[in-house]
Amino acid sequence: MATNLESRRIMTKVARMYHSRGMRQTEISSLLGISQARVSRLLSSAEEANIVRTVVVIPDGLHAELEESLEARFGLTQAHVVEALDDSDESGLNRDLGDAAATIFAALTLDEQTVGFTSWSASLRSLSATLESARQTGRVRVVELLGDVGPPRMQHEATRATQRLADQIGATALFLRAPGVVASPAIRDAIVEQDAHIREALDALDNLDIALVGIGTCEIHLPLVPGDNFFSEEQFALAKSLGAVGQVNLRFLDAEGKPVVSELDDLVLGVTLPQLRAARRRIGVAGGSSKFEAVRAAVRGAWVDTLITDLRTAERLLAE
Amino acid sequence: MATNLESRRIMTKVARMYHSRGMRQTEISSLLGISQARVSRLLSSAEEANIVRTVVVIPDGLHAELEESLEARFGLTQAHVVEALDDSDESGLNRDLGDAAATIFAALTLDEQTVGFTSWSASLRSLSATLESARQTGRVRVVELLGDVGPPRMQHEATRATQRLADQIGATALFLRAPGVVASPAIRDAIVEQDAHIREALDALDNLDIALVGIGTCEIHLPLVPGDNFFSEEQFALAKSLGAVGQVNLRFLDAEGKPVVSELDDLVLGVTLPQLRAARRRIGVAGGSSKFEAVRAAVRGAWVDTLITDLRTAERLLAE
DNA sequence: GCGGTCGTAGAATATATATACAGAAACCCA
DNA sequence: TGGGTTTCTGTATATATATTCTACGACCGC
Repeated sequence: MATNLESRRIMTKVARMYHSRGMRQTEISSLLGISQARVSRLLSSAEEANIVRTVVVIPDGLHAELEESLEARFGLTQAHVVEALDDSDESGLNRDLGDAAATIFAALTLDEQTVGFTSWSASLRSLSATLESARQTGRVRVVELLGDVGPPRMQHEATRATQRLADQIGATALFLRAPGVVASPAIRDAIVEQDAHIREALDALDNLDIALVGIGTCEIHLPLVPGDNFFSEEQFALAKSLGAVGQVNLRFLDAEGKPVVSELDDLVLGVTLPQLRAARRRIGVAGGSSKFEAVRAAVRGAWVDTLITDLRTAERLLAE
Repeated sequence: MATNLESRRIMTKVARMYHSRGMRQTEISSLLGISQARVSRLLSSAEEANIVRTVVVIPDGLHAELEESLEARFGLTQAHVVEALDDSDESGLNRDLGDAAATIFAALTLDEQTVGFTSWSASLRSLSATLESARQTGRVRVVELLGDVGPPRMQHEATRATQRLADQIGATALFLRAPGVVASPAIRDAIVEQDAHIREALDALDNLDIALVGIGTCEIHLPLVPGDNFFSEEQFALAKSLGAVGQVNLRFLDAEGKPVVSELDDLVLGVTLPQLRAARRRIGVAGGSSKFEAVRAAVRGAWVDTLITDLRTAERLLAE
């Protein structure tokens, strides 16, 4: 369907008759002198064109007790427990978490702030896809918290997600279009020296107001490939041998949530743990059984003050 | 459907599966082990419970040329032209206008302000019914711009509309629960003297930031009855004999939009024209052929700086 | 100007959803 | 405890909606 003015007009008209007035398609078709099939198609187009928006508002407090317990136990500002629609489906879970995170993020007042965004995180990309903000904000900057990881396809998705988030909240995007993991500190320095945009982004990390952080395991899972702008098997093994059970934006944490310091830190182009800690709000969005230990480390170390996770992970976190 | 926690949980779950994931009802029913009929019913309940919200966003600029012409011709800050779904239906038009006004109103930043609200206006009541604000605002007050008009039923509706608007934007409501039109200035003074709430509301009218004003004809139309907290036939005739073609919150205007001053002014409990003029934003929501002259008077006199009206009225306003 | 291709329309129909109905469970009050 | 009442459920089916299919007109390239 072309999206010119006239077709938008008729789509809107039909959509209002159908959704706002509650008329049946046959009524509309006879009133407008078109076929019912056309009305049906116009309605699909209107959804396509985002003229009709259907949102499912997840009522607060469906899991209020769990959330309060999490907040109390780990000193969180806010905990949100999301019910996964399908426990076996990892990507579905990420969407569910991202949707919930979008609602929570949209409720934050943004004004002259710097928002850190982990664009490689699946659930956070889902956040940016879901977010629908009608309101313009003040001078806000969105800065990527970590360079690229994985294949070129993921770089594109990351860029799009960041841009989209920035667009939605009327912010400026600061990209970190560089490898997230490099082979040596020297390469890292060379990259930083060469590119002013990257320096700008890295500078912005010193003054984060809100951070949307990614939480991950110490494993390599598809579509990530060892060494593809990413740590190798050996490097992960090294981190684990030092006690790491998870990582926050590729900064390793042990079971207690304490930083696992190593030479690996110098290979990462992204936010450091002290920079992260300085952010006023640190929002972690992660769930699923594989990430359990990592999530636990992140909350134990207070690397996030807002956690959005799934029911099962929430229960496991409290089960001890 | 009871709205306890468990039923809300299942409603939300099904609604997410259906609307966010795009699953069919039969899929969901087999997955959850319930009948398709139940899924259908749960989805209805979810809409009922406002867990599923469907909004039709009217794209900007469908009538951009008209709107720009209106703005230029009458010196308006903003003009919005709404396409009526059914030209013959007055109440439908009011809903259409109210919906549009809700969108526009929601886009305004509210912060420590006083919002004047004309609670007897059908289109503005429709605004308050439509408005869905997720965001909490600062210390905002909503004050009624006019006392009651018409029968007790309308008073209830007016109160509800005002309360609802206040709730939606997290504001305090100042009610003007007194007759909008009294028989004599003495009665008016007596009422004001007696009731502190009314004095508080009237005081607030001196400092309006945003006014949602009602525009009306010089006729009596149902459900209004002459003299029922309202002007009589004779009083309207008097106003008309002095040149009035319409009124803004029961303050009469002539064809040029100039105030028609008379003894009638002292019988009205509500915002005065000077008070109205002092408001930073004055939003008028009115349309339909019967109100044409009144709308024209209001824009000519610049009693509104934002006009939301229907296509036909817009064309007529520009036709001269 | 003549096929070819594309996009769009409506009629017919397949599919999906809502509802009427009837049975079962829960509830209430005597 | 037992009938009356209400509420909930699933089955069967009516109704509403989406899609298939075919036809028609617009827009090419030759």
